[in-house]
Amino acid sequence: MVELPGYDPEAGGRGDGTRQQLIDAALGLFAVQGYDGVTTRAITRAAGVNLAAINYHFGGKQQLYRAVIEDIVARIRGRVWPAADALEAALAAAGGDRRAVAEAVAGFLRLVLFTFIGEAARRPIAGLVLREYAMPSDAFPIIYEGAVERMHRALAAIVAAASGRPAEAPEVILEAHAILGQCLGFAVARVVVCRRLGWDDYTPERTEQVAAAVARTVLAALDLPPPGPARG
Amino acid sequence: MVELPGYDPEAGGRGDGTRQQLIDAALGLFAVQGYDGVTTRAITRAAGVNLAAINYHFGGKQQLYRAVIEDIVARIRGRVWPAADALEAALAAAGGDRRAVAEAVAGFLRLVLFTFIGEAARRPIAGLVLREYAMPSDAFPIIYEGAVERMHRALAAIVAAASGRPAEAPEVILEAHAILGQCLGFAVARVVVCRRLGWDDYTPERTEQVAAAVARTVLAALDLPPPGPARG
DNA sequence: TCGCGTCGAACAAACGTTTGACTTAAACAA
DNA sequence: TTGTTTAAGTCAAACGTTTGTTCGACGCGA
Repeated sequence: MVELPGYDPEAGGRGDGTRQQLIDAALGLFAVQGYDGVTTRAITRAAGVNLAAINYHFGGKQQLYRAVIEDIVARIRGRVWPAADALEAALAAAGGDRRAVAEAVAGFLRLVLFTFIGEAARRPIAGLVLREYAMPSDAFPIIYEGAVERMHRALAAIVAAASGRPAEAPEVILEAHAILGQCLGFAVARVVVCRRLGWDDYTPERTEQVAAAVARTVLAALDLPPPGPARG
Repeated sequence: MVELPGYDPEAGGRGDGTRQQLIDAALGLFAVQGYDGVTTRAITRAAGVNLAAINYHFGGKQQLYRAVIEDIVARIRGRVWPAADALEAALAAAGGDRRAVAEAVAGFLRLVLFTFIGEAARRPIAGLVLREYAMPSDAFPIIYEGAVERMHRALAAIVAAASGRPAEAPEVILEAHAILGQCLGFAVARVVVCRRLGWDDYTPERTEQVAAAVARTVLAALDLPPPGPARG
C-alpha cells in the first residue's frame, strides 16, 4: 500500500504510482467523509505521498475529485454496460416466456445489488455515487451519462417487457426507478438495515439474503414467476 | 430538550427568536451542503443574527447540528407515529379483507412519500436524514429511535399482514425495507428521476404520479388488489 | 443596579495551495 | 565507460485565507 519512496512501483513514469495511490486513497476517504470532510493532508497521508503531490498531479483537490469520479465511472461502466446489454438481449430472446424473463431480471438485480453493497472493496463506489445524488457537483453528468442512465434504461426495459407497455412511458420509467430504489435503499440505508436485523455489517451471505428479498419483491411486483428453488 | 410546552417562542426571552432562526437556517443549509460544507458565518448570515450567537445559544456548531436533528425528529415523529399507529390499527381491523389492507397501505405510502419529497419546505428534513444514513454522526440514534424504527416496524406489519408471516422474521424485515427503499429512492435520487423524465423538480402533481407508481409496485408485490379508480 | 442578549473584533488552528531546493532516471557527447 | 544535461517527481517549509470559537464592550428591560 504505502510504497517505498524513490522507486517506481510500476513500469512507465515514476509518478504513475503516486497518481493512482492518490485516486485510491481519495476514493475511500471521499466516500466515507464527503468532499468537504476530507483534507488534502488526510489524502496524502493515506496515500503515503507528499502533500504537494495533489497539486502536482491533478492541479488541486477539486480536479483530484473529478479524477476519482472518472475512475469509478470507468469501473462501473465495465460492469454495468455489458450486463445491461446482455439483459436486453435476453429479454428480446425470451419473447413471451415469462420464466425466462424472470430469470434474466433476477440475475441483473443480483449484479446491481452486489455492485452496490456486495464486496466491501466496492462500497466506496456506491458511497460516492449516492453522495453525488444528494449533492450533485459538476461531475454528476459524468456519472449519469457514464453509468446511471444505462442502468436505468435497462430497468425500464424490464418493466416494459413484463407489462407490455412502452419503455419510454413516464409511468414505466417511474416504476423502473421504484425497482432501482429497492436496491438503492439497501445501499443508502445500510445502517438502518443492519440495526434492524442486529447485523454489524453486510457479508456475502447476508447480501444473498438481501438479493433474494429484492428478487421476491420485484418479480411479484412485475407479475413474473418467482425464482424456483433450482434452475429450470 | 427543544421542547416548548409552557413557553411561547416569541413572547418569552429576547433570544428565543434567534435560537429558532438559527435552527431553521441551519436546517436548510446542512441539508443542502452537508455539515462540513456549511460555515458558521453562512448560518448566522442566513439567520440574520450575529456570528457569536451560535456559541452563545448552543455552545458550538456541533451542538447546533444536534439541536437541528432533535428539531426535525420531533416534527417527523408528530407526523409518522400517528400514521403508523393508525395503519396498524387499520391492518388489525381489516382482518382478511385484502382490499381494506390495500387501501391502508396505499394511504401510508402516500404519507411517507409526501413526507420525503412532497412539499419543498419539508425536503430539507429528508436531506438531513439521508445524510445521517450515509454518514452517521452521534445524532443518528436520535433519528433512528425517534422516527425511522417506528416507520420500519409499520412497514414490516404491512408485509406481515399481506403475507401471513411474522413481522419479526428477517425476510419480512428485508422485504419491508425493500418497500421503504422505493420511497427512499425517489428522495435520494431526485436528480436522476427528474433528468430521466425531463422534470426540473418535483411538483405536487408529479409527486402524485410518483405515489401512484409506488402504490402500483408495492401492492402488486404484496399481491394486494390494485387501487381502484375511485374510492370503494 | 443587575443579567441577558447582541455586536464587532480578534483569536489560534486548520485549510488548500505555492515555492524552491533536492533526487532520480534517462539521454547525449566524449 | 565517464561526465553533463535535462526533465519529471518528491519533499519540507511556508504562503495567504478561512475556519470555529472567544473576548470585551454595549444596549436594554427588570
